[in-house]
Amino acid sequence: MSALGGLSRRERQIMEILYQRGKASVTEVRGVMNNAPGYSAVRAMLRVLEEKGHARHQAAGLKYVYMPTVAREKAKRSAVKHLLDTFFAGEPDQIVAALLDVSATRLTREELDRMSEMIEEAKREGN
Amino acid sequence: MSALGGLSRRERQIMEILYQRGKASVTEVRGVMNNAPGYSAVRAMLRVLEEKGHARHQAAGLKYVYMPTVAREKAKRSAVKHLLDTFFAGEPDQIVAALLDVSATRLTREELDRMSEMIEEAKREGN
DNA sequence: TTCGTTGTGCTAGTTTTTTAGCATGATGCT
DNA sequence: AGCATCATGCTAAAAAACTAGCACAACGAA
Repeated sequence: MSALGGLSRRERQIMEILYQRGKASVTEVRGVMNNAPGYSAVRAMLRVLEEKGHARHQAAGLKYVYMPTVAREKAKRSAVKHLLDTFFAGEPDQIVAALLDVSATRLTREELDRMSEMIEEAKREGN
Repeated sequence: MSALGGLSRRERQIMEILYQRGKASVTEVRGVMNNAPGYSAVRAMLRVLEEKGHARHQAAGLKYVYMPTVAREKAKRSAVKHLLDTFFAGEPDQIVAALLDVSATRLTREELDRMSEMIEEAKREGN
């Protein structure tokens, strides 16, 4: 199961914010939430996430700054794997199709080139 | 927010199973769950998902078969978009890297070729 | 110093989720 | 027919998630 799979709705929402931003204070987390609950609520959930081992905090001056315990790199892979299993079983190439479709306007020529490059590289390796 | 973003832990777990299999009976859903609760629990959640409009059922003989209301294609896109925003903001090509990395052993030459082709196509279009 | 702000520690309450259990109807077997 | 089995409808309750509020400490400005 994805690392975030065992979490509640709010907990997952918060973890995603932490991954998005790398690290964030309670106020920042709260600020990003569209349907933000009270300050105390966010704090409580951060505390729970810490108990569960998904997040940790460090004092930054007076306030606390929270961040994921699992490195982004690792979380990325889990997430991709999970996505693959859930929606793209048997057609891994379809994920590329969806990706191109979704972010068509955002993709620069350089990014596309890098993608090509990576795939060519995979071809050479896999041979 | 991702379509599955507003759901509870169990609800999301079940929706993912429905997307994985296209459709499934209560027993099937329950069978796939690693940490499965009682039969009644699964039924109740399926009912809630139906109330929320995420799933629907149709009678198959005596039993019910459940399926997502939102088409897989659409859900795919949402999921990819969400993944992109959460872990890969600013580096869409990195999702390809993660994809290749995660499913290295599973990828056939044909799949890689299709990926290349799609990207080349995008280059021509975007030009 | 005194006051207003910001942030944490704790504690308790409400609301949702998650679960089990019983009664009922259909099916298939003996 | 009589019985065991499987699946549903309903109801109610245990557990988890979610939320608010108060008290206290640190800080900066008047």
